[in-house]
Amino acid sequence: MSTVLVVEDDANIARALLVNLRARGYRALHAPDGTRALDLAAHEHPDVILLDLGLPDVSGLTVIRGIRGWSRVPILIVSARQESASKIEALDAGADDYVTKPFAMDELLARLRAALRRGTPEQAEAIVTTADGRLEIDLATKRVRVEGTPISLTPTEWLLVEQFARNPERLLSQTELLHAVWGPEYGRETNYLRVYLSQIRQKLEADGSRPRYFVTELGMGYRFTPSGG
Amino acid sequence: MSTVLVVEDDANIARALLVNLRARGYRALHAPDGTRALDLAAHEHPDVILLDLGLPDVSGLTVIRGIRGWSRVPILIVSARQESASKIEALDAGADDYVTKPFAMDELLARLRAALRRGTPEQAEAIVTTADGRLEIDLATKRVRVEGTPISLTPTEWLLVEQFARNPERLLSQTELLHAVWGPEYGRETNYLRVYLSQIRQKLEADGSRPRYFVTELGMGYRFTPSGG
DNA sequence: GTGTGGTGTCAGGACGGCGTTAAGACGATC
DNA sequence: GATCGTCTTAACGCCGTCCTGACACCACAC
Repeated sequence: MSTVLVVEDDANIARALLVNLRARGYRALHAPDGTRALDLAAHEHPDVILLDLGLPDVSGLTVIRGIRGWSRVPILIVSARQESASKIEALDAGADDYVTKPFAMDELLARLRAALRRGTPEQAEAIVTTADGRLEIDLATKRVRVEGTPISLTPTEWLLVEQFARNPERLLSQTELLHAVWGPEYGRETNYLRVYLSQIRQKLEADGSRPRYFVTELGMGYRFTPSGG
Repeated sequence: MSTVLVVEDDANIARALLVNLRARGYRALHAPDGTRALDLAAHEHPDVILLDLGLPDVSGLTVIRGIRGWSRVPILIVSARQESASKIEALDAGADDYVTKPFAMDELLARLRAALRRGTPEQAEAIVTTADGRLEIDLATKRVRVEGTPISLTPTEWLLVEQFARNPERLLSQTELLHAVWGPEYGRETNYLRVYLSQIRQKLEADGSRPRYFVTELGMGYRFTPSGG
Protein backbone atom coordinates (compact mmCIF):
# COMPACT_ATOMS: atom_id res chain seq x y z
CA MET A 1 0.00 0.00 0.00
CA SER A 2 1.37 3.39 -1.01
CA THR A 3 1.16 6.48 1.16
CA VAL A 4 0.15 9.76 -0.47
CA LEU A 5 0.63 13.12 1.22
CA VAL A 6 -1.93 15.69 0.08
CA VAL A 7 -0.84 19.29 0.66
CA GLU A 8 -3.88 21.46 0.01
CA ASP A 9 -5.41 24.35 1.95
CA ASP A 10 -8.85 24.27 0.29
CA ALA A 11 -10.91 21.96 2.51
CA ASN A 12 -13.31 20.88 -0.25
CA ILE A 13 -10.63 19.93 -2.75
CA ALA A 14 -8.64 18.21 -0.01
CA ARG A 15 -11.62 16.12 1.05
CA ALA A 16 -12.37 15.12 -2.54
CA LEU A 17 -8.77 14.05 -3.06
CA LEU A 18 -8.56 12.12 0.19
CA VAL A 19 -11.83 10.27 -0.43
CA ASN A 20 -10.84 9.30 -3.94
CA LEU A 21 -7.36 8.19 -2.94
CA ARG A 22 -8.59 6.09 -0.05
CA ALA A 23 -11.26 4.52 -2.26
CA ARG A 24 -8.41 3.38 -4.54
CA GLY A 25 -6.57 1.75 -1.68
CA TYR A 26 -3.98 4.44 -0.94
CA ARG A 27 -3.08 5.57 2.55
CA ALA A 28 -3.79 9.31 2.30
CA LEU A 29 -2.44 11.97 4.67
CA HIS A 30 -3.46 15.62 4.70
CA ALA A 31 -1.44 18.78 5.35
CA PRO A 32 -3.36 22.10 5.10
CA ASP A 33 -0.22 24.27 5.06
CA GLY A 34 3.48 24.19 4.25
CA THR A 35 4.74 23.81 7.80
CA ARG A 36 2.71 20.69 8.46
CA ALA A 37 3.58 19.42 4.97
CA LEU A 38 7.30 19.46 5.76
CA ASP A 39 6.58 17.92 9.14
CA LEU A 40 4.52 15.03 7.73
CA ALA A 41 6.94 14.47 4.85
CA ALA A 42 9.78 14.04 7.36
CA HIS A 43 7.95 11.78 9.79
CA GLU A 44 5.69 9.65 7.55
CA HIS A 45 7.97 9.20 4.53
CA PRO A 46 5.18 9.23 1.90
CA ASP A 47 5.72 7.49 -1.45
CA VAL A 48 4.44 10.49 -3.38
CA ILE A 49 3.39 14.05 -2.57
CA LEU A 50 0.51 16.02 -4.10
CA LEU A 51 1.36 19.69 -3.63
CA ASP A 52 -0.88 22.72 -4.12
CA LEU A 53 1.18 25.80 -4.97
CA GLY A 54 -1.13 28.33 -3.31
CA LEU A 55 -0.52 27.74 0.38
CA PRO A 56 -1.39 30.14 3.23
CA ASP A 57 1.93 30.26 5.07
CA VAL A 58 5.00 29.51 2.93
CA SER A 59 5.25 29.24 -0.85
CA GLY A 60 5.02 25.86 -2.57
CA LEU A 61 8.55 26.46 -3.84
CA THR A 62 9.84 26.59 -0.29
CA VAL A 63 8.16 23.26 0.44
CA ILE A 64 9.75 21.63 -2.62
CA ARG A 65 13.23 22.90 -1.71
CA GLY A 66 12.70 21.85 1.90
CA ILE A 67 11.90 18.31 0.85
CA ARG A 68 14.45 18.04 -1.96
CA GLY A 69 17.14 18.80 0.58
CA TRP A 70 16.98 15.26 1.91
CA SER A 71 14.52 13.21 -0.20
CA ARG A 72 13.89 12.35 -3.84
CA VAL A 73 10.23 11.38 -3.29
CA PRO A 74 8.09 12.23 -6.38
CA ILE A 75 6.25 15.54 -6.07
CA LEU A 76 3.17 16.33 -8.16
CA ILE A 77 2.16 19.97 -8.43
CA VAL A 78 -1.55 20.88 -8.37
CA SER A 79 -2.01 24.47 -9.45
CA ALA A 80 -4.47 26.96 -10.89
CA ARG A 81 -4.24 27.89 -14.54
CA GLN A 82 -2.90 31.42 -14.11
CA GLU A 83 0.06 30.29 -12.00
CA SER A 84 1.96 29.01 -15.01
CA ALA A 85 5.13 30.92 -14.16
CA SER A 86 5.40 29.40 -10.70
CA LYS A 87 4.67 25.99 -12.19
CA ILE A 88 7.85 26.21 -14.25
CA GLU A 89 9.76 27.41 -11.20
CA ALA A 90 8.36 24.45 -9.29
CA LEU A 91 9.49 22.01 -11.96
CA ASP A 92 12.94 23.60 -11.93
CA ALA A 93 13.06 23.29 -8.15
CA GLY A 94 12.62 19.55 -8.45
CA ALA A 95 8.90 18.80 -8.84
CA ASP A 96 8.15 15.86 -11.12
CA ASP A 97 4.93 16.72 -12.91
CA TYR A 98 1.94 18.94 -12.55
CA VAL A 99 -1.82 19.02 -13.14
CA THR A 100 -3.88 22.16 -13.64
CA LYS A 101 -6.99 22.97 -11.58
CA PRO A 102 -9.73 22.14 -12.27
CA PHE A 103 -8.41 18.67 -12.99
CA ALA A 104 -10.02 15.41 -14.01
CA MET A 105 -9.66 12.91 -11.18
CA ASP A 106 -8.74 10.05 -13.50
CA GLU A 107 -5.99 12.11 -15.09
CA LEU A 108 -4.56 12.97 -11.71
CA LEU A 109 -4.67 9.33 -10.65
CA ALA A 110 -2.93 8.30 -13.86
CA ARG A 111 -0.10 10.80 -13.27
CA LEU A 112 0.09 9.67 -9.67
CA ARG A 113 0.49 6.05 -10.75
CA ALA A 114 3.13 7.12 -13.24
CA ALA A 115 5.02 9.00 -10.52
CA LEU A 116 4.85 5.99 -8.19
CA ARG A 117 5.97 3.65 -10.96
CA ARG A 118 8.96 5.83 -11.70
CA GLY A 119 9.92 6.00 -8.05
CA THR A 120 13.03 7.94 -8.94
CA PRO A 121 12.22 11.43 -10.16
CA GLU A 122 13.12 12.39 -13.70
CA GLN A 123 12.08 15.18 -16.01
CA ALA A 124 11.43 12.76 -18.87
CA GLU A 125 7.83 13.92 -19.26
CA ALA A 126 8.89 17.43 -20.17
CA ILE A 127 9.41 16.66 -23.89
CA VAL A 128 6.80 14.73 -25.83
CA THR A 129 8.09 13.11 -29.01
CA THR A 130 6.33 11.10 -31.67
CA ALA A 131 7.44 7.54 -32.33
CA ASP A 132 8.97 8.50 -35.68
CA GLY A 133 10.85 11.41 -34.08
CA ARG A 134 9.53 13.91 -36.63
CA LEU A 135 7.63 15.99 -34.07
CA GLU A 136 8.90 17.18 -30.69
CA ILE A 137 6.87 19.20 -28.20
CA ASP A 138 8.85 20.75 -25.35
CA LEU A 139 6.39 21.65 -22.62
CA ALA A 140 8.92 23.47 -20.45
CA THR A 141 10.26 25.86 -23.10
CA LYS A 142 6.98 25.92 -25.07
CA ARG A 143 8.75 25.07 -28.28
CA VAL A 144 7.73 22.77 -31.13
CA ARG A 145 10.14 21.19 -33.61
CA VAL A 146 9.41 19.37 -36.86
CA GLU A 147 12.36 17.36 -38.17
CA GLY A 148 14.61 19.39 -35.91
CA THR A 149 13.58 22.84 -37.15
CA PRO A 150 11.60 25.03 -34.73
CA ILE A 151 8.04 25.95 -35.75
CA SER A 152 6.39 29.10 -34.45
CA LEU A 153 2.85 28.73 -33.19
CA THR A 154 0.37 31.45 -32.28
CA PRO A 155 -0.70 31.56 -28.59
CA THR A 156 -4.00 29.78 -29.28
CA GLU A 157 -2.34 27.18 -31.43
CA TRP A 158 0.15 26.48 -28.63
CA LEU A 159 -2.56 26.13 -25.98
CA LEU A 160 -4.26 23.52 -28.14
CA VAL A 161 -1.05 21.63 -28.88
CA GLU A 162 -0.23 21.72 -25.16
CA GLN A 163 -3.54 20.06 -24.32
CA PHE A 164 -2.78 17.29 -26.78
CA ALA A 165 0.79 16.85 -25.57
CA ARG A 166 -0.38 16.52 -21.97
CA ASN A 167 -2.94 13.89 -22.95
CA PRO A 168 -1.29 11.63 -25.50
CA GLU A 169 -3.42 8.77 -26.87
CA ARG A 170 -6.43 10.10 -25.03
CA LEU A 171 -9.63 11.12 -26.80
CA LEU A 172 -10.38 14.77 -26.04
CA SER A 173 -13.93 15.90 -26.67
CA GLN A 174 -14.64 19.22 -28.37
CA THR A 175 -16.09 20.72 -25.19
CA GLU A 176 -13.10 19.56 -23.18
CA LEU A 177 -10.72 21.32 -25.57
CA LEU A 178 -12.82 24.48 -25.76
CA HIS A 179 -12.99 24.67 -21.96
CA ALA A 180 -9.24 24.21 -21.65
CA VAL A 181 -8.23 26.76 -24.29
CA TRP A 182 -11.01 29.35 -24.48
CA GLY A 183 -12.51 29.01 -21.00
CA PRO A 184 -15.45 27.35 -19.29
CA GLU A 185 -18.08 29.60 -20.90
CA TYR A 186 -17.21 28.19 -24.33
CA GLY A 187 -18.53 24.83 -25.41
CA ARG A 188 -20.51 25.12 -28.61
CA GLU A 189 -17.96 26.99 -30.70
CA THR A 190 -16.68 23.87 -32.43
CA ASN A 191 -15.86 25.92 -35.54
CA TYR A 192 -12.91 27.44 -33.62
CA LEU A 193 -11.48 23.97 -33.24
CA ARG A 194 -11.99 23.17 -36.90
CA VAL A 195 -10.06 26.27 -37.97
CA TYR A 196 -7.20 25.79 -35.52
CA LEU A 197 -6.85 22.06 -36.05
CA SER A 198 -6.54 22.81 -39.73
CA GLN A 199 -3.78 25.34 -39.06
CA ILE A 200 -1.94 23.08 -36.64
CA ARG A 201 -1.99 20.25 -39.14
CA GLN A 202 -0.65 22.49 -41.89
CA LYS A 203 2.27 23.37 -39.64
CA LEU A 204 3.03 20.09 -37.91
CA GLU A 205 1.80 17.20 -40.03
CA ALA A 206 3.80 15.78 -42.93
CA ASP A 207 0.67 15.78 -45.06
CA GLY A 208 -1.95 18.22 -43.77
CA SER A 209 -4.74 16.44 -45.56
CA ARG A 210 -3.79 13.03 -44.09
CA PRO A 211 -3.20 13.69 -40.38
CA ARG A 212 -1.23 11.07 -38.44
CA TYR A 213 -0.69 12.81 -35.12
CA PHE A 214 -3.83 14.91 -34.66
CA VAL A 215 -6.59 12.52 -35.58
CA THR A 216 -10.31 13.29 -35.82
CA GLU A 217 -12.70 10.83 -34.20
CA LEU A 218 -15.91 11.65 -35.97
CA GLY A 219 -18.60 12.98 -33.69
CA MET A 220 -16.47 12.39 -30.62
CA GLY A 221 -13.47 14.69 -30.63
CA TYR A 222 -9.75 14.65 -31.41
CA ARG A 223 -6.86 12.40 -30.39
CA PHE A 224 -3.10 13.03 -30.35
CA THR A 225 -1.33 9.79 -31.31
CA PRO A 226 2.44 10.14 -30.91
CA SER A 227 2.74 6.34 -31.01
CA GLY A 228 1.72 6.46 -34.66
CA GLY A 229 -1.13 3.99 -34.26
CA MET B 1 -16.01 -13.41 3.86
CA SER B 2 -18.93 -12.00 1.86
CA THR B 3 -22.37 -11.32 3.27
CA VAL B 4 -25.44 -12.35 1.25
CA LEU B 5 -28.92 -11.11 2.05
CA VAL B 6 -31.63 -13.58 0.99
CA VAL B 7 -35.06 -11.97 0.55
CA GLU B 8 -37.54 -14.84 0.19
CA ASP B 9 -40.92 -15.50 1.78
CA ASP B 10 -41.14 -19.22 0.99
CA ALA B 11 -39.59 -20.88 4.06
CA ASN B 12 -38.46 -24.02 2.23
CA ILE B 13 -36.65 -22.19 -0.56
CA ALA B 14 -35.15 -19.76 1.95
CA ARG B 15 -33.76 -22.60 4.08
CA ALA B 16 -32.28 -24.34 1.05
CA LEU B 17 -30.56 -21.13 -0.06
CA LEU B 18 -29.22 -20.29 3.39
CA VAL B 19 -27.83 -23.79 3.95
CA ASN B 20 -26.13 -23.85 0.56
CA LEU B 21 -24.66 -20.37 0.94
CA ARG B 22 -23.30 -21.04 4.44
CA ALA B 23 -21.82 -24.33 3.25
CA ARG B 24 -19.84 -22.32 0.68
CA GLY B 25 -18.47 -19.99 3.31
CA TYR B 26 -20.81 -17.05 2.87
CA ARG B 27 -22.39 -15.18 5.74
CA ALA B 28 -26.10 -15.49 4.87
CA LEU B 29 -28.88 -13.31 6.27
CA HIS B 30 -32.61 -13.88 5.77
CA ALA B 31 -35.47 -11.43 5.26
CA PRO B 32 -38.95 -12.97 4.75
CA ASP B 33 -40.57 -9.72 3.57
CA GLY B 34 -39.75 -6.36 1.98
CA THR B 35 -39.79 -4.32 5.16
CA ARG B 36 -37.22 -6.46 6.89
CA ALA B 37 -35.24 -6.64 3.64
CA LEU B 38 -34.80 -2.87 3.55
CA ASP B 39 -34.01 -2.88 7.25
CA LEU B 40 -31.29 -5.54 6.97
CA ALA B 41 -29.87 -4.00 3.80
CA ALA B 42 -29.41 -0.71 5.63
CA HIS B 43 -27.93 -2.10 8.86
CA GLU B 44 -25.86 -5.06 7.68
CA HIS B 45 -24.52 -3.69 4.38
CA PRO B 46 -24.55 -7.02 2.53
CA ASP B 47 -22.17 -7.50 -0.40
CA VAL B 48 -24.94 -8.90 -2.60
CA ILE B 49 -28.73 -9.30 -2.36
CA LEU B 50 -30.82 -12.24 -3.60
CA LEU B 51 -34.33 -10.90 -4.10
CA ASP B 52 -37.55 -12.84 -4.69
CA LEU B 53 -40.06 -10.72 -6.61
CA GLY B 54 -43.20 -12.25 -5.05
CA LEU B 55 -43.18 -10.80 -1.55
CA PRO B 56 -46.14 -10.68 0.86
CA ASP B 57 -46.04 -7.01 1.87
CA VAL B 58 -44.44 -4.67 -0.68
CA SER B 59 -43.46 -5.38 -4.29
CA GLY B 60 -39.94 -6.39 -5.18
CA LEU B 61 -39.74 -3.24 -7.30
CA THR B 62 -40.25 -1.10 -4.20
CA VAL B 63 -37.42 -2.94 -2.47
CA ILE B 64 -35.06 -2.34 -5.40
CA ARG B 65 -35.88 1.36 -5.56
CA GLY B 66 -35.57 1.65 -1.78
CA ILE B 67 -32.06 0.19 -1.89
CA ARG B 68 -30.91 1.89 -5.10
CA GLY B 69 -31.64 5.24 -3.48
CA TRP B 70 -28.47 4.97 -1.42
CA SER B 71 -26.53 1.88 -2.44
CA ARG B 72 -25.11 0.23 -5.55
CA VAL B 73 -24.91 -3.24 -4.01
CA PRO B 74 -25.52 -5.92 -6.67
CA ILE B 75 -29.09 -7.26 -6.67
CA LEU B 76 -29.97 -10.65 -8.15
CA ILE B 77 -33.63 -11.30 -8.93
CA VAL B 78 -35.07 -14.74 -8.18
CA SER B 79 -38.45 -15.08 -9.84
CA ALA B 80 -41.02 -17.52 -11.18
CA ARG B 81 -41.10 -18.11 -14.90
CA GLN B 82 -44.40 -16.37 -15.69
CA GLU B 83 -43.30 -13.09 -14.12
CA SER B 84 -41.20 -12.07 -17.12
CA ALA B 85 -42.76 -8.60 -17.39
CA SER B 86 -41.89 -7.72 -13.80
CA LYS B 87 -38.43 -9.17 -14.29
CA ILE B 88 -37.75 -6.60 -16.99
CA GLU B 89 -39.18 -3.88 -14.79
CA ALA B 90 -36.85 -5.02 -12.02
CA LEU B 91 -33.84 -4.89 -14.34
CA ASP B 92 -34.82 -1.40 -15.44
CA ALA B 93 -35.15 -0.35 -11.79
CA GLY B 94 -31.52 -1.28 -11.28
CA ALA B 95 -31.33 -5.02 -10.61
CA ASP B 96 -28.20 -6.65 -11.97
CA ASP B 97 -29.26 -10.11 -13.10
CA TYR B 98 -31.90 -12.74 -12.58
CA VAL B 99 -32.42 -16.48 -12.22
CA THR B 100 -35.71 -18.27 -12.89
CA LYS B 101 -37.38 -20.61 -10.41
CA PRO B 102 -36.92 -23.51 -10.29
CA PHE B 103 -33.20 -22.80 -10.51
CA ALA B 104 -30.07 -24.90 -10.47
CA MET B 105 -28.05 -24.08 -7.38
CA ASP B 106 -24.70 -24.05 -9.19
CA GLU B 107 -26.00 -21.58 -11.79
CA LEU B 108 -27.24 -19.29 -9.05
CA LEU B 109 -23.89 -19.50 -7.27
CA ALA B 110 -22.07 -18.72 -10.51
CA ARG B 111 -24.15 -15.59 -11.08
CA LEU B 112 -23.67 -14.65 -7.46
CA ARG B 113 -19.91 -14.90 -7.81
CA ALA B 114 -20.06 -12.76 -10.96
CA ALA B 115 -22.10 -10.13 -9.10
CA LEU B 116 -19.64 -10.13 -6.19
CA ARG B 117 -16.69 -9.84 -8.54
CA ARG B 118 -18.32 -6.84 -10.14
CA GLY B 119 -19.24 -5.27 -6.82
CA THR B 120 -15.70 -5.18 -5.42
CA PRO B 121 -14.03 -2.01 -6.67
CA GLU B 122 -11.05 -3.57 -8.45
CA GLN B 123 -11.60 -1.13 -11.30
CA ALA B 124 -8.28 0.59 -10.54
CA GLU B 125 -7.47 -0.13 -14.15
CA ALA B 126 -9.99 1.50 -16.43
CA ILE B 127 -9.23 -1.06 -19.15
CA VAL B 128 -11.71 -3.88 -19.54
CA THR B 129 -10.26 -6.95 -21.25
CA THR B 130 -11.84 -10.21 -22.30
CA ALA B 131 -10.48 -13.44 -20.83
CA ASP B 132 -8.92 -14.44 -24.16
CA GLY B 133 -7.28 -11.01 -24.49
CA ARG B 134 -8.68 -10.46 -27.99
CA LEU B 135 -10.77 -7.44 -27.04
CA GLU B 136 -9.68 -4.45 -24.94
CA ILE B 137 -11.90 -1.53 -24.00
CA ASP B 138 -10.04 1.46 -22.55
CA LEU B 139 -12.56 3.68 -20.80
CA ALA B 140 -10.04 6.46 -20.07
CA THR B 141 -8.79 7.03 -23.61
CA LYS B 142 -12.07 5.84 -25.17
CA ARG B 143 -10.29 3.39 -27.40
CA VAL B 144 -11.17 -0.16 -28.40
CA ARG B 145 -8.62 -2.70 -29.59
CA VAL B 146 -9.14 -6.07 -31.25
CA GLU B 147 -6.01 -8.23 -31.22
CA GLY B 148 -4.00 -5.10 -30.52
CA THR B 149 -5.19 -2.97 -33.44
CA PRO B 150 -7.39 0.05 -32.66
CA ILE B 151 -10.94 -0.05 -33.99
CA SER B 152 -12.83 3.16 -34.70
CA LEU B 153 -16.38 3.30 -33.41
CA THR B 154 -19.08 5.86 -34.16
CA PRO B 155 -20.33 7.93 -31.20
CA THR B 156 -23.45 5.81 -30.76
CA GLU B 157 -21.53 2.57 -31.06
CA TRP B 158 -19.09 3.77 -28.39
CA LEU B 159 -21.84 4.79 -25.99
CA LEU B 160 -23.30 1.30 -26.24
CA VAL B 161 -19.96 -0.43 -25.83
CA GLU B 162 -19.23 1.82 -22.85
CA GLN B 163 -22.44 0.69 -21.15
CA PHE B 164 -21.43 -2.92 -21.60
CA ALA B 165 -17.86 -2.33 -20.43
CA ARG B 166 -19.07 -0.62 -17.27
CA ASN B 167 -21.42 -3.53 -16.52
CA PRO B 168 -19.57 -6.74 -17.37
CA GLU B 169 -21.48 -10.01 -16.84
CA ARG B 170 -24.61 -8.03 -16.05
CA LEU B 171 -27.86 -8.42 -17.98
CA LEU B 172 -28.90 -5.07 -19.44
CA SER B 173 -32.50 -4.74 -20.61
CA GLN B 174 -33.33 -3.01 -23.88
CA THR B 175 -35.03 -0.09 -22.13
CA GLU B 176 -32.03 0.36 -19.85
CA LEU B 177 -29.69 0.55 -22.83
CA LEU B 178 -31.99 2.86 -24.76
CA HIS B 179 -32.28 5.18 -21.76
CA ALA B 180 -28.51 5.26 -21.30
CA VAL B 181 -27.62 5.90 -24.95
CA TRP B 182 -30.56 7.71 -26.57
CA GLY B 183 -32.12 9.34 -23.51
CA PRO B 184 -35.00 8.78 -21.10
CA GLU B 185 -37.71 9.49 -23.67
CA TYR B 186 -36.65 6.44 -25.68
CA GLY B 187 -37.66 2.97 -24.62
CA ARG B 188 -39.57 1.21 -27.39
CA GLU B 189 -37.09 1.74 -30.22
CA THR B 190 -35.54 -1.71 -29.87
CA ASN B 191 -34.78 -1.74 -33.59
CA TYR B 192 -32.02 0.81 -32.92
CA LEU B 193 -30.36 -1.69 -30.63
CA ARG B 194 -30.66 -4.47 -33.19
CA VAL B 195 -28.91 -2.38 -35.85
CA TYR B 196 -26.13 -1.17 -33.59
CA LEU B 197 -25.53 -4.50 -31.88
CA SER B 198 -25.10 -5.95 -35.34
CA GLN B 199 -22.55 -3.29 -36.27
CA ILE B 200 -20.66 -3.66 -32.99
CA ARG B 201 -20.46 -7.42 -33.45
CA GLN B 202 -19.17 -7.04 -37.01
CA LYS B 203 -16.39 -4.81 -35.71
CA LEU B 204 -15.48 -6.50 -32.43
CA GLU B 205 -16.45 -10.17 -32.52
CA ALA B 206 -14.29 -12.82 -34.15
CA ASP B 207 -17.37 -14.22 -35.89
CA GLY B 208 -20.13 -11.64 -36.14
CA SER B 209 -22.81 -14.28 -36.62
CA ARG B 210 -21.71 -16.22 -33.51
CA PRO B 211 -21.29 -13.58 -30.80
CA ARG B 212 -19.19 -14.52 -27.77
CA TYR B 213 -18.86 -11.18 -26.00
CA PHE B 214 -22.13 -9.40 -26.75
CA VAL B 215 -24.74 -12.05 -26.10
CA THR B 216 -28.49 -11.80 -26.69
CA GLU B 217 -30.79 -12.99 -23.89
CA LEU B 218 -34.00 -13.61 -25.77
CA GLY B 219 -36.83 -11.36 -24.69
CA MET B 220 -34.73 -9.89 -21.88
CA GLY B 221 -31.84 -7.87 -23.19
CA TYR B 222 -28.11 -8.16 -23.82
CA ARG B 223 -25.14 -9.23 -21.74
CA PHE B 224 -21.42 -8.49 -22.12
CA THR B 225 -19.42 -11.57 -21.12
CA PRO B 226 -15.69 -10.80 -21.07
CA SER B 227 -15.10 -13.96 -18.99
CA GLY B 228 -15.98 -15.97 -22.07
CA GLY B 229 -18.75 -17.95 -20.50
C1' DG C 1 -45.52 -28.50 -40.08
C1' DT C 2 -47.30 -23.89 -39.27
C1' DG C 3 -47.67 -19.53 -36.96
C1' DT C 4 -45.89 -15.74 -34.18
C1' DG C 5 -42.99 -12.58 -32.00
C1' DG C 6 -38.49 -11.28 -31.32
C1' DT C 7 -34.01 -10.79 -33.60
C1' DG C 8 -30.15 -10.04 -37.29
C1' DT C 9 -28.82 -7.97 -41.65
C1' DC C 10 -28.75 -4.91 -45.46
C1' DA C 11 -29.11 -0.66 -48.21
C1' DG C 12 -30.55 4.06 -49.20
C1' DG C 13 -31.67 8.89 -48.15
C1' DA C 14 -31.70 12.82 -44.90
C1' DC C 15 -28.96 15.15 -41.94
C1' DG C 16 -25.26 17.16 -39.52
C1' DG C 17 -20.33 17.32 -38.60
C1' DC C 18 -15.91 18.33 -40.57
C1' DG C 19 -12.07 20.69 -43.34
C1' DT C 20 -10.96 24.52 -45.87
C1' DT C 21 -10.69 29.18 -47.39
C1' DA C 22 -11.14 34.00 -47.06
C1' DA C 23 -12.50 38.26 -45.29
C1' DG C 24 -13.51 41.33 -41.45
C1' DA C 25 -12.61 42.62 -36.41
C1' DC C 26 -9.44 43.27 -32.94
C1' DG C 27 -5.27 44.47 -30.46
C1' DA C 28 -0.35 45.35 -30.04
C1' DT C 29 3.56 47.80 -31.47
C1' DC C 30 5.94 51.60 -33.13
C1' DG D 1 -2.62 56.83 -36.70
C1' DA D 2 -0.68 53.02 -39.62
C1' DT D 3 0.81 48.39 -39.99
C1' DC D 4 1.06 43.71 -38.87
C1' DG D 5 -0.23 39.44 -36.92
C1' DT D 6 -3.86 37.03 -34.62
C1' DC D 7 -8.54 35.84 -33.59
C1' DT D 8 -13.33 35.45 -34.95
C1' DT D 9 -16.96 34.66 -38.17
C1' DA D 10 -19.20 33.09 -42.30
C1' DA D 11 -19.76 30.24 -46.37
C1' DC D 12 -19.47 26.02 -48.93
C1' DG D 13 -18.57 21.29 -50.45
C1' DC D 14 -17.73 16.76 -48.86
C1' DC D 15 -18.38 12.64 -46.36
C1' DG D 16 -19.74 9.65 -42.54
C1' DT D 17 -23.41 8.71 -39.37
C1' DC D 18 -28.05 7.96 -38.08
C1' DC D 19 -32.50 6.51 -38.89
C1' DT D 20 -35.76 3.89 -41.46
C1' DG D 21 -38.02 0.14 -43.77
C1' DA D 22 -37.83 -4.30 -45.87
C1' DC D 23 -36.72 -8.94 -45.54
C1' DA D 24 -34.70 -13.30 -43.82
C1' DC D 25 -33.98 -15.88 -39.78
C1' DC D 26 -34.52 -18.28 -35.38
C1' DA D 27 -36.73 -20.09 -31.19
C1' DC D 28 -40.71 -21.46 -29.22
C1' DA D 29 -45.71 -22.72 -28.97
C1' DC D 30 -49.45 -25.07 -30.88
